Amino acid sequence: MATHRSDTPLYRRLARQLQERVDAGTYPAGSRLPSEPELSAEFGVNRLTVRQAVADLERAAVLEIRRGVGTFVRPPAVRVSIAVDPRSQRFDLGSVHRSLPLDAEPPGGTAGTVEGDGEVVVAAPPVGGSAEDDEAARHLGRSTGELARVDTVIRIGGRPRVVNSYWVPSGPLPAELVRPGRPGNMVLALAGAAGVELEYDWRAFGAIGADLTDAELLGVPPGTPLLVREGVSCTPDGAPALYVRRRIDGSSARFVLHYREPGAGGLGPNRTTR
Amino acid sequence: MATHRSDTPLYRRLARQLQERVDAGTYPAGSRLPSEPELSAEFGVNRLTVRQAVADLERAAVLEIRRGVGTFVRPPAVRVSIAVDPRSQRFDLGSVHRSLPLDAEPPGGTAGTVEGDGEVVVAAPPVGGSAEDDEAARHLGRSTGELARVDTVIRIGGRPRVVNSYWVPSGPLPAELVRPGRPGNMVLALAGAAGVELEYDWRAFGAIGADLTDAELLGVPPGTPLLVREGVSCTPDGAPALYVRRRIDGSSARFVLHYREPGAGGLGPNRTTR
DNA sequence: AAGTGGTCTAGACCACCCG
DNA sequence: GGGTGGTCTAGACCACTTG
Repeated sequence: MATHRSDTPLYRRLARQLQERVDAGTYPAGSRLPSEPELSAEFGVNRLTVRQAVADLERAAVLEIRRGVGTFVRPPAVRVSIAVDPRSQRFDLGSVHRSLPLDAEPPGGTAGTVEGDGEVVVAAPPVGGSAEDDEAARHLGRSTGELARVDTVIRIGGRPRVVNSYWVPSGPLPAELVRPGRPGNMVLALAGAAGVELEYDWRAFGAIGADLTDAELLGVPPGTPLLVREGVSCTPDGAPALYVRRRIDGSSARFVLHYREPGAGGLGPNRTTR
Repeated sequence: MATHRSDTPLYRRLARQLQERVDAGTYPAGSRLPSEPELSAEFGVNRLTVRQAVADLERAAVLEIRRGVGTFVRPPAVRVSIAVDPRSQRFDLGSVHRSLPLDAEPPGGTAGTVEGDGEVVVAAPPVGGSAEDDEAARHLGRSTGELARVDTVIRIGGRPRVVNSYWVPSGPLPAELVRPGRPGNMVLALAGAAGVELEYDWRAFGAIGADLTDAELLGVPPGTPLLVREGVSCTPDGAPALYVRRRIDGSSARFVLHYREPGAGGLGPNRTTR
């Protein structure tokens, strides 16, 4: 038995002990934990119990598990600054490409943008049936039969980090635009194809666990916390023209909005935190 | 055997099959799935394998597990509209109380605000040592010794939904202000105590799994996706005066920001989606 | 080849919720 | 009491990474 009796599960008490060791610096940031069999022996519990504790701490972004290598204390996460116009409140994830989250992974001197970065089309699935499609239809004030949909993935630093789904009203899109593999900014492309300018109507933020398909596209385990950012853009006369739903790998970065002019005081956000 | 061979794990294939049944309406929203032993028998796999598949779908907010009762298909989640001034971009979670997330739980006719809703102090831990404290110090441009900290919880609809940590510079806070159990809006209280007005400097959004303490405060399993909203507020002359870090239960609601004046066109966000 | 984490099984006991 | 999910164990085999 790890410690004494209590009504809280063994694996949770174990998780707390491991967390304490991380907080206390017994397991410093970046260091490797003892292997599962070792922890299993030290605490006198089954390896599966160890795994359950470690899995919780991994989902809480405290630990990082590297298969075949070991389990490590996660170093603080990076923040990604996003330029925001204080008046229009405009910001776009496209600007992230420039302030890349250095993933501590690039082996060579690939300090900047990695080959293969950017947004690419992954599919243009038929609209109808799914709950997501129904919702998009409601947001745009159309029936699902009037909508077209495009799904894309944005790669940053060589890894997929954002999954996007776009719904637009009024019929099919140009085949070239939705060809899987086509690169380029989809919002600009859609606005261009429609020949209109787009304004924000509303935006929503949320957090959700990755579903099976998003998990696969992002290369993360299902249930990984994702930042969801969705909303509707309209034409200047107020007609809804685009519904976007982005799912952003939460482990990779934090997105920062600045409300004051640069240099107006304040310090700006730091670059570290878990 | 669930299906045929393949290199993808059995529990993941099982999860996909269950997901398909949900999508197809074989398991409609709100309905109960077969029990774990039943699924175990139907697919010819161990109960633990079933549990692994179900756990993934639960973290993806597809299923909801009720101990001693059963596993259910999650109905679509609600959105919580938050009033936003398009110019100042000010919004506060306090306004959430009015647009209540109907949790399908209130048994009586408790349609509106629930008794016990609101923000209450849970602790005023000493500052120093933790990585969070170090980060707060960096954001405020002080040393940890100069900071005070207060943690609060906001209950909405009778359940804790938001955990807040506030750091302020310049010494200890009034004991009455940080007494555990004290109710009331903490931002207002802090600004009042300091006798200053606060403006936004920057705000960051992210998603992260609940750590052990947040999980306990929110009454959710560790790893539950949380929306993190953090940032610094300054006095009008630009001096950093407050660092806030909020963790919002992602399963409960989506937070919506409106960028256009009401009635200027558009439809506004709908109230459903997963 | 050796060590790491990942998957899967079998079986047991428990805590919870309901009728 | 009977069914549900929650925890824990023991043991086995596999896939991945590294030297």
